[in-house]
Amino acid sequence: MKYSDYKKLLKNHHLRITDCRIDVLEKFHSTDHALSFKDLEDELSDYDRVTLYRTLNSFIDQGLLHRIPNDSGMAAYGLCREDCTEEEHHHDHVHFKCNLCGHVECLPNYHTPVIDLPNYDIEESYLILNGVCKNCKEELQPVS
Amino acid sequence: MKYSDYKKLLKNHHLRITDCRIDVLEKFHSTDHALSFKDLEDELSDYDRVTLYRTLNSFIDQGLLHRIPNDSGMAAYGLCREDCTEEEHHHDHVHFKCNLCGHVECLPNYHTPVIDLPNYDIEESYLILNGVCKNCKEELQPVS
DNA sequence: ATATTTATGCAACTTAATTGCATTCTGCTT
DNA sequence: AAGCAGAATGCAATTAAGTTGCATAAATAT
Repeated sequence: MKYSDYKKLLKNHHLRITDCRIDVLEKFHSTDHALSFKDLEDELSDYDRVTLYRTLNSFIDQGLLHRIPNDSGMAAYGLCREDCTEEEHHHDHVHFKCNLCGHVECLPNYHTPVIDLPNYDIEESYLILNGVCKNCKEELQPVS
Repeated sequence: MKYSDYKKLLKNHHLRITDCRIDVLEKFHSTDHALSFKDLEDELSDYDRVTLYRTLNSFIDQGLLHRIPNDSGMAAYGLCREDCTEEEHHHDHVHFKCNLCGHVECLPNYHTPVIDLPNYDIEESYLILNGVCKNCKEELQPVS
């Protein structure tokens, strides 16, 4: 994706165009896994930590990102698909966290199961898988 | 459950019998939902925060409790069933968090789905449902 | 009964995240 | 293009969750 596309994306989500937002968007679009706050802080150290936090939060508020909770307590952030509605954000796809490299991936082809709990209202559901990802498995047992 | 039962429980899990551990066990056994650290701190303020943290951690290490991650980042802790193995702790039941009262419940009758991801090893899975619990629903729309 | 091991309490520290405020920048109007 | 209002940024300080080190106290083993 190019600069003008990021600008459009921000405009579509009612966000002002700033250097930080462009750079953060760029990071998310040029990786195949979710990013933690620390990932961003390390790679975009020109910006103040507070600015990065606020950028992430405004992106979440405007539906550009979704927060992925995990067992370690340090959240990851993943891109929302363009066509994904408010409900889908949370009732939607499965996440995988690798216990070796720590990367969190969205699995858009796998959906959280629909569970019917009598007398309860279910608004969101999160399914998080932990284990060893493809890349780390290959490193452990290289294919000749 | 009575005092001597808690003592047995601790002994079975290779934990020394102390006042704090008995009191924490008692709290967990006299409620139907999972407890957060804050719940314990509020109700057992005689003990130092650090002691409570260490108590929770030793209980987890010995398989008395399991940690339940959630979207807010503040973990809850739930009792493990007596017969539950190491693997089951994580590949096991579903959790529900009420968005109104904040209580986290274990749903031992609902299990996380088994998902097969080609080229990945899945070691644990967490399924967390969020919504409105039975009690809160009744308060909103009282049954006459 | 005493020695050994473990748990507790306190203080200090680490890390993640938020808040207030002055300054700077963006997008809009003219 | 200049000016304005509202929003974003950077900095300092603060909150909150959780951990570590160490001296003292308590629990188990001998």
